[in-house]
Amino acid sequence: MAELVRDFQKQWETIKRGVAEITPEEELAQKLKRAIALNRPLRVKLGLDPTAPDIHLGHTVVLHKLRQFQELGHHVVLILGDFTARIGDPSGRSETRRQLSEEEVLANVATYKEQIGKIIDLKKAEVVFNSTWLAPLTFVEVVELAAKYTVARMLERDDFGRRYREGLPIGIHEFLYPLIQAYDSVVVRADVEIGGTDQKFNLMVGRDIQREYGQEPQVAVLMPILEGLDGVQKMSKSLGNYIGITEPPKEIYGKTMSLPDEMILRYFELVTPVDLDEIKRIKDGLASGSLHPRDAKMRLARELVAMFYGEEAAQQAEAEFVAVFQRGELPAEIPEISLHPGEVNPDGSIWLPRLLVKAGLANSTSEGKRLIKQGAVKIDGQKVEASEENVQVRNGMVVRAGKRRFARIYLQE
RNA sequence: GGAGAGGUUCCCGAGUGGUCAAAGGGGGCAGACUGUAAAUCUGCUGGCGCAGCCUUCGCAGGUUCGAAUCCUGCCCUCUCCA
Repeated sequence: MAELVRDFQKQWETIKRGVAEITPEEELAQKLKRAIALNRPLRVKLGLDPTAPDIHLGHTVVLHKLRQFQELGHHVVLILGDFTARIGDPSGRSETRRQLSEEEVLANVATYKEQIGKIIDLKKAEVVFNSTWLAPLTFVEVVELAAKYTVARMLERDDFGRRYREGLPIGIHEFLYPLIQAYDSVVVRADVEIGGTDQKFNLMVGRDIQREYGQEPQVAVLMPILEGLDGVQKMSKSLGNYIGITEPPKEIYGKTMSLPDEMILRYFELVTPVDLDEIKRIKDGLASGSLHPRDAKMRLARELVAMFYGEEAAQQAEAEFVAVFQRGELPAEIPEISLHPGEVNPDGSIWLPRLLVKAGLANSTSEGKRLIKQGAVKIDGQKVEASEENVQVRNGMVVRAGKRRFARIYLQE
């Protein structure tokens, strides 16, 4: 366990980094001062429901906040919501969420842990499964918990209230979700709970329920929801605007480079370990024009890759990016496609749209034709004109469709 | 249980007998300009060796020379009433 940082200002500044809201802020200040005075770290809770097999950068916002608490010397409690994942938190959803099977959840947990370990120090964290205390609860105990809250207060939550007014279904189990999450806070005696802004209601219920159980209420540290690659909508898998943290380095690097400039500082602040002073320098550089936004973004891309794959991989990803997209060279690794002799014409040529499909560069020959017509296809760097629809296959020739899709073609003997 | 409205291509949404692979918008893809940024402009956006043909408008039948459009049954969603 790292030594508790005794400088209140330092603590405060770090904790406030990037947050959307701290509720109530005065209580956190008090808790911090007390923690420093008594040299007693705060218990900081973060609950994650393993509802998907992998996580993306958006999910790491709260993990970074947890890491910062950890580095300040606090005690972090990571709750893997294996139990709650099965209920499904309805937060921010307009529809009831599907319930997951036990097997699905367990499989997700395994990958979560590995991925989370790249951001926080799991060895110094208390990692617990909430099924440990939730599964054994008796029905009587659940009813007692439920009795501590009212329907009217549940309906204060935006999505519940809206659905209620609009006559949309609300499952009873969905009402249970905030209570269960609150009960987790009681069990781990949380001083602070970290969550996204969409979790605000749940974290506030945690305060009420902790009070009911005679505990000092936790403070809610709410983090913004990270925008995706479009810079507008929240990062999510279903919108396809995400950077998955298990994606290959060059993907992470490239996707980062496609971010709108306005996102650069926000990403630095929310999802990198770069310290505040450094971010300030970048900000000033951008403002004064002494730092090109592109270079700031390249730095960001390096940081992100380094976080998941190390410094060396980051350098490589950058070198490759510069070579391919700034100098127009070929990528270091190009998917290789072997064609059977039967797949080409007797004279060794092939209809180009078909080749594009076989090379995985187009989903259909129709799409292939479109790409050719639009001048998106190059063979060995030579742009293909629409008329050249049959091409001679040469071993090792490189076919390119658009800016970033490549394939190297081989002909089997 | 009763009355009504509706299910259209990735999404929203127009279309109410042929001129419909189906307006418009969004998204996506591609090209130009760049910095794989934004903004802007242009084109494309079911499949098929493609001036043609095939499949698609909830599902299954039917009417018709011809159906996304009309009829019948079924499934699903929504609104109102009980």
